[in-house]
Amino acid sequence: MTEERSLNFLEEIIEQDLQSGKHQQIVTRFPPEPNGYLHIGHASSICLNFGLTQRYPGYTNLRFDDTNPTTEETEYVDSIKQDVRWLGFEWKHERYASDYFDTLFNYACKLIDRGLAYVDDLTPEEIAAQKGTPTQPGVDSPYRSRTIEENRDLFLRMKAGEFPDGARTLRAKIDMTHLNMLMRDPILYRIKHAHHHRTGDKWCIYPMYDFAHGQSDSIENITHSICTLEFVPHRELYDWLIKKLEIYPSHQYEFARRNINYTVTSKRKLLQLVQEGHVNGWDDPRMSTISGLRRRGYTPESIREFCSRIGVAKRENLVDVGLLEFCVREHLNKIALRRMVVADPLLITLTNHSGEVEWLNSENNPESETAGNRQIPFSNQLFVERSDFMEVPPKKFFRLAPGQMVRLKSAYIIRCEEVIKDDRGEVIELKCTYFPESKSGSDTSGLSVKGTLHWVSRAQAVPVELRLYDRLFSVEDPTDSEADFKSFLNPESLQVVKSAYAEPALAEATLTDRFQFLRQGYFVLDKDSTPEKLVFNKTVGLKDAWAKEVKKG
RNA sequence: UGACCCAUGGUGUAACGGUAGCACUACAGAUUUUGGUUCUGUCUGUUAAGGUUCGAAUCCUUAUGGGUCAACCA
Repeated sequence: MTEERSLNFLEEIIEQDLQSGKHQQIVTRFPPEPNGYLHIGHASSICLNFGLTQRYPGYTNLRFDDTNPTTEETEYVDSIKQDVRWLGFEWKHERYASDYFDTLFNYACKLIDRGLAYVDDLTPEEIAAQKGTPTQPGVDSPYRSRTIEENRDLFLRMKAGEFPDGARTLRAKIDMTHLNMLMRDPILYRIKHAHHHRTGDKWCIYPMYDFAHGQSDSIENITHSICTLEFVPHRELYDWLIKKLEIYPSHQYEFARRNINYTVTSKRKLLQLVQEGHVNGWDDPRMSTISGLRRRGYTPESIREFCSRIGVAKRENLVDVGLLEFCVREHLNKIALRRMVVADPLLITLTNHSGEVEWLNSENNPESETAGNRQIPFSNQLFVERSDFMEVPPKKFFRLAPGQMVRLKSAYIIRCEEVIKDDRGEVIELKCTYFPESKSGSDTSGLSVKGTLHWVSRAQAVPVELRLYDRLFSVEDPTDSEADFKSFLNPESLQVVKSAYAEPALAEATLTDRFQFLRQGYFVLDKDSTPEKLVFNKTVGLKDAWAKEVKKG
């Protein structure tokens, strides 16, 4: 049962805390802001936070950081919950920072009473101007020395709605010359007369991230508050507030967010792609969102495996999307039902076949003995893949060519006897003969062929739509240059095959089935399917050694 | 001209002062009724310079490189 995998730096910290008796159990939280859909980067954080409390005693909360009513919506709350569950995790408590607005307000009053916070009348521009720069100290606001009574009165009136948006803020009184910009009297509360998705119109002042996140952690007795590296400078303020408020001392730990090449993982950028119509919604199968990956056919198992393999550390990184693809292939290879679909059909007529339909047996999955078999029809007119024929084949082309033999998967060996072309010289049909004694499973022909092709019987073929995807961006890191990341969108990221031919068994496909279309890739039924027209999304292609060979020349 | 974080093959991640390992990728081969899978093998790495030590990827110093910080966003 014991894993051999070595500990990451957070597991090391936790094991020390447990051994030293600092904690008997650990409490973590996954804290999304409900202003967008979760993406693969969040999956990493989810697996980390929930994985830690599966491994060690304790539990994980789901907490929505909903302190900015102008960007947050219930739609996002619902999608986030669905995605976390789909990934296979269940939270102990569902919480919202907005649950704590009353407590937070009281905390703010406490700081005022202790002379540690003040109401400032400066405009955003003025505050920015007196804040200084990373290399220059800031200067005190003229309102910094208001009396406690005055601050209290003003803050209450802010809450009462007496002032318009942006008129005043509540700021912590720390040090305007601090080397850490975040310690230069950070804003704690701002006025926003906005409707909140949970508290409605009860509040017109809302706490800032720094005055909500750490306090919420503390209220929930979070022992290990795990976030990404860009919050490192916030830790000093996180600790300062907890100390001055004398509340439960949660601790913040930071790890490097995972970046993946040929995509973007930024809610802001993903939102742009959706709003500007570069993709068809948050769950477009090309998106790096959890919902997009789900629709694309990725499994929760494969995403969890990916997160486990890329690990947790503190250095900048750009993970190869090839690893994600490896993980999904690895899983799908074990569970996907094998089916035959011809995307670009070339007609084959067997000149020595009667035309009577014969039902042949084929395994659903050679990797799984329990997957069983299915029947596929065989007759004298078949479709094979156009790319599996070449009139003038190169060396080592183990497929169809004039005079050349191949096996049809789970069926018979055939030989190409004649090539039929239309007026334009386009190949439209192959006349072939088959060897009746070469039937799969009872082959007495003595023939041996190097290539095996997928095929479908023309008469029973079911027309289906195939959606083939390529990477959304044509460069590894679309955010790396000055240029707009959208200028690197791959124009060929979606290719639709309107009418491919599928074997009849596929007519019964359901949304939860996973398929491997032989020699092509893994596919999943799309929600756009209708009884008349099935639509399949390509999850990922099979490795293609021949394509590599061709490329080499 | 500041503070903070970081630095191991192409990529990701281990080695906790004692043989630089694992995975992905790439390449070569075997098997194969999927040019898939599986199996075998090969290539490639400690940013640099000093110091401490019998011994340094690991500890110290400096340099170099990358990242973060000046939203009433989170």
